[in-house]
Amino acid sequence: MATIRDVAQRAGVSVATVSRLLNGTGKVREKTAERVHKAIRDLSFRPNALGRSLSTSQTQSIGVVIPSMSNPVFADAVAGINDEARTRGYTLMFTSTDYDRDEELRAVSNLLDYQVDGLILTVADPEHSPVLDMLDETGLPYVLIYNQPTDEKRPTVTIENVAAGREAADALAGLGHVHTGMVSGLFAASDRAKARREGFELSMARRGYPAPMIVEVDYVDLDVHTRLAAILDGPDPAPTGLFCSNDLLAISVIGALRQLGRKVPKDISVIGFDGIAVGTHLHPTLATVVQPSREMGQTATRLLLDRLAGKETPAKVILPHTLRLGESVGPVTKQSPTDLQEPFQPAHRRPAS
Amino acid sequence: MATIRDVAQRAGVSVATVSRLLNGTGKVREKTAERVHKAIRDLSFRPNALGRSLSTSQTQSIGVVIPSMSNPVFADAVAGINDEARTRGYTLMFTSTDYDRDEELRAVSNLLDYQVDGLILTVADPEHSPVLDMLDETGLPYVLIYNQPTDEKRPTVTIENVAAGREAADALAGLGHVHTGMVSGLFAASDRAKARREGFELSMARRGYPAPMIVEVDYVDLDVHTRLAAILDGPDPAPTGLFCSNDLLAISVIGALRQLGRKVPKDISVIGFDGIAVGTHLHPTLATVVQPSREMGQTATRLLLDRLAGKETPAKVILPHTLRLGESVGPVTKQSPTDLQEPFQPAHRRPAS
DNA sequence: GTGAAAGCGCTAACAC
DNA sequence: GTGTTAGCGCTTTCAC
Repeated sequence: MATIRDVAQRAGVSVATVSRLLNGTGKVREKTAERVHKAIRDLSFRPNALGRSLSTSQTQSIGVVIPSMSNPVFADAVAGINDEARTRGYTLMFTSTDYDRDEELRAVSNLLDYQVDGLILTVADPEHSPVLDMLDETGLPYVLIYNQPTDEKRPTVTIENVAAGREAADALAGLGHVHTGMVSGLFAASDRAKARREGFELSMARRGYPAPMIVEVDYVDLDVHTRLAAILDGPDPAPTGLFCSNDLLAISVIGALRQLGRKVPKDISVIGFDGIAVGTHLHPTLATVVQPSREMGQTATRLLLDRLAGKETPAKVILPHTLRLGESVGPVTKQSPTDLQEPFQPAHRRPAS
Repeated sequence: MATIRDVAQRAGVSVATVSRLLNGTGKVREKTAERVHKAIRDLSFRPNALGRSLSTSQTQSIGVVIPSMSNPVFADAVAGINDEARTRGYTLMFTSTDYDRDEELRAVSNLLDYQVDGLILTVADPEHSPVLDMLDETGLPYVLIYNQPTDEKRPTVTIENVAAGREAADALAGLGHVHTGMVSGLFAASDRAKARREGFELSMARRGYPAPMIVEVDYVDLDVHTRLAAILDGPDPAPTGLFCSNDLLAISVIGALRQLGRKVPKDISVIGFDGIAVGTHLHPTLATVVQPSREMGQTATRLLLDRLAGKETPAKVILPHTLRLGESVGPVTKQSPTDLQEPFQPAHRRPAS
């Protein structure tokens, strides 16, 4: 690989001149510029970003840390980040953490070593996050997405999760659902799931309805089927409406319900969260709360890069979410569906409460 | 930020000793090591990867360039790449190109500037690719995924696309479909779509069946509805079986068919390609050819890193694909569905042939 | 306009 | 075992 020194030599100038030309800093005589350009072409020289970064102490790169690539909601956000970063000349360093807190720390540490200029990330728990503490300590600029920390200092692009949860409940209640449930991934791994639950429960409580049953499933486990069978077949009145903390989960839930002989939405309504594209292609189409994921990524990137450029930026941006009523929700047909046929659910498989 | 010099000073040793300790190269007296460790902790020192990379001329990072983040098939591959890279201590630099050839070049050039140790990528056309030419010229190690170049020299992890296309055709033909069609994204942007088409047409030709109708839709356009209406309502016998170059497209197609009053699979069968997870949750479930995307990413990464480590590696790895028959394909019920009701399709909207 | 030279943070001979 | 020192490829004063 040719270096700037080689170019300088071949053009009969000093490295300083080449550098100036390359970066458009300082004036270079037309004649000289031509010679240098020729040398660059002849040697097919490409400036080494490492050398530049070491010298300028900025890398023109930003780190991206998200829980999972396989959830379209994050993939879409990354697409937005990529868009915005690219047009502004920034490169992405990327890691996904699989919802693992230790992995978060490892990933961010690693990106710090690589001297990224800033970070965009979604963490498990922004309230107790070693990662964010570390970042705050370092002073490295970052922007959270999806997370909704109470701390107003932490830069965030998000939606109103509590309100969204409430709206999901309102939608269900509006259709006559009184006994409801929420199916969620591990709350410990998602502050937004917690917030959505809070809103959901709030709305139900305000109506004097029974508290929603909570079904917390492990992302790896995902044995949604067993867990659902248990509550449908349980001693308590079975829910007629189910709120799922995300669309992927909602899709699993609908599949499991089908296997359990329940028809959606006739026997039971299901509403998801995220608004991933495939939802509209399902049959029944998925009712959900739509987050503007791509825009979230774009906005976060814009915020981060503006800040890197020294501009004043808001610490928190709340993007609008929208309720998308799909065919997976409908009016209550029977209030107590416990008398439905139970295809198979031996009593001993019910988990101990 | 503390540097290695600061640490050395505080521990009363030379930078060489600190470096040796950090990298486990060379011996360091127990006593000394302790002092250094303490200094590192006290200063919360983190080695600057830029300095190291500049010195060792390797970055422990690999570049990833794929067409789109929003297609789960690529997202899954990236997940696999991330897995494997992470466990082997490599960091990912990432770009998506939106199927744009110029963008490919820009992206790769950029990653080269950042001195990535190698690249994993999917290009539009591996036969005529300025990017690959550039890479071959540079000598920078890379591995293609999804692409299936004829050139045996270009390292690739892929599946047998022609065979897979043939199998899709066989499946359709086996169900009695004679008049078929293929719906694809731009062939110019996908060598694999071309290969799949080749296999599909081959199988049909071998049977003496009419050549499949080809519907090429632009990824941005995606006006699948109009295009489908045209062929269903056209002068030629309408196809009873449709092969789509990827699952996302198949999902759109099924949606469009539904709007056009066609029932899948009763009136028309649809088979996709990729095997993205949601396919199994659709209703009808999506028939498709499954590619092992995650494994593809993993394998490519393993190959690349093995090569970086100086190991001998195969230039081409063909991973097995599998046919997943879903409910979106079925036997032919009527051979000429042209007499079906046409909900709305004014003649003037038919594109000129 | 242009050049000389001092760094940026680290590794790796090479001495001792 | 440990220290000295010359780079790695670039930018950026400071002279001229």
